[in-house]
Parts: sequence; C-alpha cells; structure tokens
Amino acid sequence: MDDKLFKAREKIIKSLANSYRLKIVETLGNKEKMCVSDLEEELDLNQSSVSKHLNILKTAGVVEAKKEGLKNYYSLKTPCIINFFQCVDNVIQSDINDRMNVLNNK
Amino acid sequence: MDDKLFKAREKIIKSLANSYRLKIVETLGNKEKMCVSDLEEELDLNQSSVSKHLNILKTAGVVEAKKEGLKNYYSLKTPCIINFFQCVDNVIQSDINDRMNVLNNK
DNA sequence: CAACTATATTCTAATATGGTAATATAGCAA
DNA sequence: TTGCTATATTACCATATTAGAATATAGTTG
Repeated sequence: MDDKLFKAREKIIKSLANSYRLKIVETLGNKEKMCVSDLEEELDLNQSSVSKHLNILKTAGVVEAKKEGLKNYYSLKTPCIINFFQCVDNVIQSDINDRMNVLNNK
Repeated sequence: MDDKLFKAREKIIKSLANSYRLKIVETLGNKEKMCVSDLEEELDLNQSSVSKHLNILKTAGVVEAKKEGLKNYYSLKTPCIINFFQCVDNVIQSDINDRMNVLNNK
C-alpha cells in the first residue's frame, strides 16, 4: 500500500488547510516574493503568527525562503500550486448549484 | 476582503487534510461509488471512523451519499477534485528534485 | 413484532493546532 | 561595542481533531 504517498500528500494539504496560509499562498502567487513584515500587513496578523505559518508552508515544501540582509523573502516553490484553488472552487460552485436547485425545486 | 472565500476554501481543504480521507477520495475516483463497509475493508479502519470521515467529506461538499436499502453509497460530487492530487504531487516532486540537487552539489 | 444488518452518533481520552506574549537570534549601523 | 531591525523560537493556553468503544437508529427479513 502506498501509505507513504498519502502521508506525504497529507502533510502538504495540511499545510494549506488554514485560511491565513491560503491567503499567503494566493498573495505570493501574485507578488513574486514578500517578507514577513509585508505579510503581517497584508494578513493583519502579528509577527510571530506570520512567521510560524510561513514555517509550516516552508516545511511542507510549498514556499521557499531567501535571506536578503535582514529580510527573509518568501516565494512559492511550485507556482502551479495555485491551480489547486480551481479544484477547490469547483467544489464550492457545485455546492452553490445544489442550493439553487433546492430553491427551484429541481 | 474576501475572508468568506478563504474560509470556504479552508473548510474544503481541511476535509482533505487527512490520509484516510485522501484515500477515500482516490478510491471513489476509481470506483464510482462505495458503501461504508466497502471502505472499511479498503482502508482497514473501523466502521465508526470510516463513517465519520465520510461525514466530514460530505459536509464539505466533496462527496455525496445516496441510500440504497440498508447501504449508503458514497461518490465524488465533483470528480475533478482528483486533479487536486496532481498539484500536490508536483510539490512532492519538486522536493525530491531539491534533495537530488543537494546530493549532486548543484 | 423480533432479530439482524448497515450506518450514524455519542462519549472519552490522546494528540495536534493556532494564537499571543515573551524571549532569542542574526545582520546591520553608529 | 551598543543599539536597532527583522525574524525565529519558546512557553503557555484554548480549542480542534482523531481514534475506538459503546450505543442509537434506520431499513430489512422472517
């Protein structure tokens, strides 16, 4: 059984299973790279939390960090991870459709 | 801010952030529909746990259930969710590449 | 109705996660 | 060196997640 593969996938998906981290990923998808303090503003979240969320994403291999002087710049390691959102949004859309159908007695 | 969207995505991704549930999704991707006891065998997990995992996926809108007699058949609601794995596996692959590069001093 | 089957739900305990404040570290600058 | 800035790490607490055992429910069969 490919337990290892599923565990590996789990780790990555877990790293994305938080709305702050999703926002980080989406932001990095647009902006190329950002440092911790940029993200503090963007997310309106304190420094310690931002740093920890970034570490979770880094450990999972979703982002990578590059030090430039005092600042630590983060960027997406595999930008295609953004496609991911499309799959998720399809589920959301399908749910909306269901509700509409209920409303229309279909 | 589109907080609501990120929360909605989070809910779906959380529902996938577990190796048993990933296995359920992949299995349903291949087999059309399965009942709880089928999945107990497939996952080698007790009835209560399987039922609960399915409920999490159902609540998130990832699977749907259809009762046929005593059995409750589950299937993927949005089969394209399977594409999702490709995105995740890209991250895994990129990580493997990194390790190989370290090994080759690149 | 009683017994059986498939599934759902409840209860409990262990572990994981997430947030903040406080502290530590690394690099730069005077 | 001293102090400053950006970030990481620790400590602590509250809440969430997970598993399995026990129990409840729904549908089926005799």
